[in-house]
Amino acid sequence: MADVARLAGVSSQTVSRVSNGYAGVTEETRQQVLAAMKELGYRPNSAARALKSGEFRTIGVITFSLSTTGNVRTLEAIATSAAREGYAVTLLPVAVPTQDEVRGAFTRLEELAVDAVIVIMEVHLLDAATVRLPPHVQVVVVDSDAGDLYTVVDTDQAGGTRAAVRHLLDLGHETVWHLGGPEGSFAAQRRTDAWRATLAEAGRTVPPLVRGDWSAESGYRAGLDLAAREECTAVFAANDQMALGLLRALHERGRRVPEDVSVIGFDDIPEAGSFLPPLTTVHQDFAEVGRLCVEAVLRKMRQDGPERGTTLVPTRLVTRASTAAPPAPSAPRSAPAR
Amino acid sequence: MADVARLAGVSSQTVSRVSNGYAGVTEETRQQVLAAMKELGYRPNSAARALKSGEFRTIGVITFSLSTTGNVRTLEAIATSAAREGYAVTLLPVAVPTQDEVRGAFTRLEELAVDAVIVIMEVHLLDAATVRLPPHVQVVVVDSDAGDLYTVVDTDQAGGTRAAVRHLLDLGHETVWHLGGPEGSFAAQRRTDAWRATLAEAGRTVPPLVRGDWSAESGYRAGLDLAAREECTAVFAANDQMALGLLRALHERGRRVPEDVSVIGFDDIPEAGSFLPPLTTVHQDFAEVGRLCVEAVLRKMRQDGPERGTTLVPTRLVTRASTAAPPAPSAPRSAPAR
DNA sequence: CCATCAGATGTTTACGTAAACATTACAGGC
DNA sequence: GCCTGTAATGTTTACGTAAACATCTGATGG
Repeated sequence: MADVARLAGVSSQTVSRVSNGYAGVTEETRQQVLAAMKELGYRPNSAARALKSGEFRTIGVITFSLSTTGNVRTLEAIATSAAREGYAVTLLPVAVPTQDEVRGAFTRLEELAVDAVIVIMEVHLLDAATVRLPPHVQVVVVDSDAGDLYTVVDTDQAGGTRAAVRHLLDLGHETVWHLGGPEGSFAAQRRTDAWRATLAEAGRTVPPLVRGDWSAESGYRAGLDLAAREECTAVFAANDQMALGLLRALHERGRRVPEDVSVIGFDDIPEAGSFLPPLTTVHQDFAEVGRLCVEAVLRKMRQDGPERGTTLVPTRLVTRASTAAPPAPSAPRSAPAR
Repeated sequence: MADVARLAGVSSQTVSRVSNGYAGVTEETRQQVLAAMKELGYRPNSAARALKSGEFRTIGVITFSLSTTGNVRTLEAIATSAAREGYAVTLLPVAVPTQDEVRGAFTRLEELAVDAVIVIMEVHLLDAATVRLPPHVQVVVVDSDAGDLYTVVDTDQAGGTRAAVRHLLDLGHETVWHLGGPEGSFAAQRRTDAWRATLAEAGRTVPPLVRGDWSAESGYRAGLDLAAREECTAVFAANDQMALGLLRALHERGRRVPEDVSVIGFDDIPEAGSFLPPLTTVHQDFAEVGRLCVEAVLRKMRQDGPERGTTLVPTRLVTRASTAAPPAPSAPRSAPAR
């Protein structure tokens, strides 16, 4: 900066003013400074800026693995929204989802140059007590029910589940089986709870819960079980990958979808429309989730907007070929199929 | 820091020494300083550190969308490897893959606090001439043939393609059709080239190229065409998503896989083993790619290691149920099926 | 008993920037 | 023509850290 000032024949402060687009600088001077900057290849030093201003203009994102569609798409939207606001995004991966690891990420974070943090993770791993965040670092959490502790943004998973289960009931199915996610997952828990509640509401029997671990492979294994049950005519899978495995298992066991069994997924991954058959599923708007996260975290930084609370992004049922009325024998009971 | 020093009754320099694990500090003093740090909740200011040291300990990653498995998995590996080396990763998403956008990302980058950059992108979008990177910022590129300009790390796509095509020929297929990726894509180009070369080498006719855009939907559309061609008994799809769409199209048109048509994919996405039928595909070790990227970029920063050149990560053919010998009518011609 | 030396700790300084304050120049009013 | 006020520009300073250098302490050997 001093060099630029010297070359342009001005003070370094004037260079600073030009660099920051400050008003009171003559056009002539401005041009001279810009020319000098260009000639010397001047670039503002962000470390010095951060030191002076106390702001890094960076948002940290802590996430456990980028293996799920949702996390990735959310991350992408966060990065895009943040960029639009002039913020950079720093990634803090947590290799294995143990509390130790998470704590490690937060420890690294403590030394990190971020103004705010967005956590894309089941909050129960986040053991608030042991985490000491730098003061003034704001946190927004995705995928959690910790709305009373943090600001939370999430998709309306209960609503999506309800729509999925109702769709199957409305088609005339006696009840709906559920291929749930892994035990520890909060998202899985919520979908399972909503499934139970919707069935209970409609006065249907609740079949035993079958669990997978989100992977297609686990869906396949669970599917082999489900295929063996004659009475199972409709399955709500907690995500599309497991639904894929389920479709394979049903096919291998000779049960046709949707003629014999209806299958519905969750997430609407890009491939869902190309499954055999194309999968009816619940679409989640992760782009919107990411956008809202950034919005929320920036608002918190500016000290306006609520400290905590949950924002839900609506989900949408996407109807494809994998769902239909149940086979004739077990015809509609109370709710007409129409 | 000054506060800590005061509380501990030492100089700020001693605090700095403790903070950085410097040797010549009495255990007693060290404990006092640590106690003071804890009491005051001291955290080193990374901006000041960066200003002093000239290093940000951050690697920037520029990528066009996180929509492909490969990019995401590579990114994840980069983040993990970087964390292990004490580096943070800053994400620079490029919304649409135009040169303007890419240039924009680099412009943002110029002001960004990074010591090095890894570009996960087709390099032809990267128009080296218009990009002025901060001096001393090292670049490593993934997915490109720019080994003469940059340090490049990539999977051995040609080798993987060769293995895939040879596998089909060895099964007895007359020739192999190719469902290629989009025109602009370098990865697609390489796979297509290797497909042609392998067929030519084996003295087979090269069927007309069919193109998709990586999506399952485009694979489906292309598949409807291919399904109509009796003579097509083996298809090599440039990625697993397109292969998925292809499987659906073949199924709908009543052509059985693998009895009538063999299908092979590329990437080995986690779901590939749960397709109908499970997909034979080429596995790519993206974790290794990410690891090597970080290694390469750090080596470049330390000024040892080559300035440019390409490192290839081996690929591996994963044989599943979607490939088999061709149907009887068009029996093996020159290469015996064994 | 003192010179020497090494290890521990303190002091000064600079990294690049921008806020706060100081100065200069010039236009307009009297 | 001088005073006042304002716009443009310059000067000083501090942000938090760590390298370089300075100082102090106590132990060792002659």
